[in-house]
Amino acid sequence: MPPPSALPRTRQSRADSRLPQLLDAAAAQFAAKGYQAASIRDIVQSVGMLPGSLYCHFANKDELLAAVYAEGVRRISDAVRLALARHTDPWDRLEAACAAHLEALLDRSAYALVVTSVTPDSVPALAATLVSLRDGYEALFVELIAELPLPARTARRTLRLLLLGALNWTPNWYRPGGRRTPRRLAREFVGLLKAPLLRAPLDPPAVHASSPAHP
Amino acid sequence: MPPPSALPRTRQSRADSRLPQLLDAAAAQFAAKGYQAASIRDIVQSVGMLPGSLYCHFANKDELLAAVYAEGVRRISDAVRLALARHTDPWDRLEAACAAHLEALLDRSAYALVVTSVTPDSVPALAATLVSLRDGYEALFVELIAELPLPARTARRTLRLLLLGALNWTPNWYRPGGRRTPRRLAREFVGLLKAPLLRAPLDPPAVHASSPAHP
DNA sequence: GCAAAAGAAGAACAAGTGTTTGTTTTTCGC
DNA sequence: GCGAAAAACAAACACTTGTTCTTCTTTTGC
Repeated sequence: MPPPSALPRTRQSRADSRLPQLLDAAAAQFAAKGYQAASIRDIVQSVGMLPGSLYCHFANKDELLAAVYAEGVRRISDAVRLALARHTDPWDRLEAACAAHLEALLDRSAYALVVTSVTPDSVPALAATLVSLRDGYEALFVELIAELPLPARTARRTLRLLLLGALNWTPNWYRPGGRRTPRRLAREFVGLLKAPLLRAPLDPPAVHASSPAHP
Repeated sequence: MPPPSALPRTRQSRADSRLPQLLDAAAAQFAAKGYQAASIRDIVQSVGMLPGSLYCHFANKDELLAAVYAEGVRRISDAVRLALARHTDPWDRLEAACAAHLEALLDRSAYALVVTSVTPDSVPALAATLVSLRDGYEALFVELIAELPLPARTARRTLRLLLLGALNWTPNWYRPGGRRTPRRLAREFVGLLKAPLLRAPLDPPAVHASSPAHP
């Protein structure tokens, strides 16, 4: 690849740098085995490097995780923001954000999975950094929920924790390839929150609660 | 401690067996550091044993985790079932179950935390066993949600996944000692699900949605 | 082209890992 | 008490871990 004309300061030069591949491999291993169980040898081997070479790019394993985690947060944020731009209705925006969040998580993007599966306090030296990164992202949902036209005195903070918890837990049970796509799942989750589950007393009288369990 | 009269077959004899303490220590370490990072030496040391002695009780580290995990599921199940016995209304029962679940999880019972923090597929050899244990417990919630008088065609399975996900995620953000007790949190979570968040068109007309974000 | 710097190789280190094996101590049923 | 079985000790094993150090190779700015 011939150098493009005159670039006085080619930031991020050294074109063939294997750093991106290295990050990819680390993300994959961290997501698959967890931070502690993913060994540096496993990571570098899948890029054809030797263990020691990793330390040209990162001071230690923790810094590698920090880089992957930050990139993960960046990717989810970008995906969500992109999806958000297409909607104006507050509920639609929330649903779009959830869908983007779930797609990043469930289509097995290793980076995104690292963010939800590596719990910060399992790496004490990085805990503060990771939590701060995650909080930065979740601030997006604070805004989204603030915009919702909710009944007065609704616990918006609790609503956010409920929803984000449900979303972040999905990798524990979701199996791809079924009819339940991330997008559909987001619609169902948000739907369950907007819709009144409790039958209003005025609604169809229906069978009384003391009937057999499956009316 | 003198042996009680005549016991032809003292099951679980050898009174001072340190096996319970060993399980406690393992639960504590697994919950604190995760399965992979918790070393056998750390575990046995906190009971004053030597590494090799662990293998009198368990064939290997995996079996130790299996035992802790099973005990964890048993404890949560018992707590929830106990709480359930005091209520008859379906929504009250669901809320009581959530409260018991959260109390087991957030009052830092190491056993319970192991169940939610050790993800089964991080221990391939045990994955099937652990998932089956967890499913057995979650069947309880299947029943609870089946009993709810919900609008027709409500996605009960999704509702369960939403709620359990939110509950199991709480250890990631909850910090004890605040005004938000597990019990109160359970009430808020369930409350958000029963109550209609979306303003019914017949309700107080209120400001239109296109008004400034914070009406 | 050249000096300097960055990237990677190669080999090793010290510490920690789960586990095994043989022996000794403790406990229990009789 | 006695013999058997369980529990624990003590010491090692083979291996993996994150990391370092030195040397070579490649790239870059001038």
